[in-house]
Amino acid sequence: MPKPASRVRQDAYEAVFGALAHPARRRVLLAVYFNGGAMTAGEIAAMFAHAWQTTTRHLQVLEAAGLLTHERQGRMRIYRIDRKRLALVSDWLAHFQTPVKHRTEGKQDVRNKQTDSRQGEAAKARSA
Amino acid sequence: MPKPASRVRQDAYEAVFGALAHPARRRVLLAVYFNGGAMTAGEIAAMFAHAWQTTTRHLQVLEAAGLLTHERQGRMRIYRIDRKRLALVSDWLAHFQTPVKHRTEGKQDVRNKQTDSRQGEAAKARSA
DNA sequence: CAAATATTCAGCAATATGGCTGAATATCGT
DNA sequence: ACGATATTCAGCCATATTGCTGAATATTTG
Repeated sequence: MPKPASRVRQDAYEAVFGALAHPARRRVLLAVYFNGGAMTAGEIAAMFAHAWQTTTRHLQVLEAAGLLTHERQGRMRIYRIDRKRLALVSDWLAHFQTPVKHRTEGKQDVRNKQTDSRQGEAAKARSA
Repeated sequence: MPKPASRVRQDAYEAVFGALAHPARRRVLLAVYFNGGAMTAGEIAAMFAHAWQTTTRHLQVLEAAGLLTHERQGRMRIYRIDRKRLALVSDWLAHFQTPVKHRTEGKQDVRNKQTDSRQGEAAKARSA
């Protein structure tokens, strides 16, 4: 049984959001992008104060997330950004564009809804 | 000296991206949003298999990131989503819309650029 | 007020993350 | 082949994260 597509998707979100959670990695993506989409590992590492072995690892995280790809070019490695992958983030964000009757100010609604659907499952879920 | 606005911004990105890095937290945001923008802590906790104290903490992370706010309503707490905060993410993503002459296929360019700007600063930055 | 309900606070343990240093690997120039 | 260059691999350690359990707090209800 091949792993279901939904699972893959799930992991992809995981990887992408996880990768974006670190400032150094966000910076790498921006830098690579503004450098025309590609930079060598050395150029990238040079942007940071930390040991570049550390950058190497960040690059691996970004690559594992599919946000970067690399390719050797002689003795150096060129990292290239894959903008398509960032679309996963916009896709996720797009959910919040879905129109939903937004009762953000209708505090009572929540209160009432709560009062009768509340602890049925909650308690069960908890005590399990 | 009040903390500079840029710093705040910086931390905000940190917090928001960090908060979105966990699947449970992304799920909370979606659930709250589709529930009309507000849910009680109990309703939210009921969605998860883990102990709800764990959810409590996730909620705190989301709130610290400014993605949720809460308010008491008797003995329960209503969590409300703040969609504006998600805009930080779109803002960040928007950078990748900036037109840049993208030589993603122009491998040679990178190679050459590399050859003469590369290790000057890189070496310095490293050996420091 | 006591019991029940709703939810957080505190502290623990396991795991994950990120930075460091010291090899190791691969390619280039001579 | 040798030394320099470019970069990753491995392993260590400190800190952060996440899940758990047990206690504490606030509010409602009888």
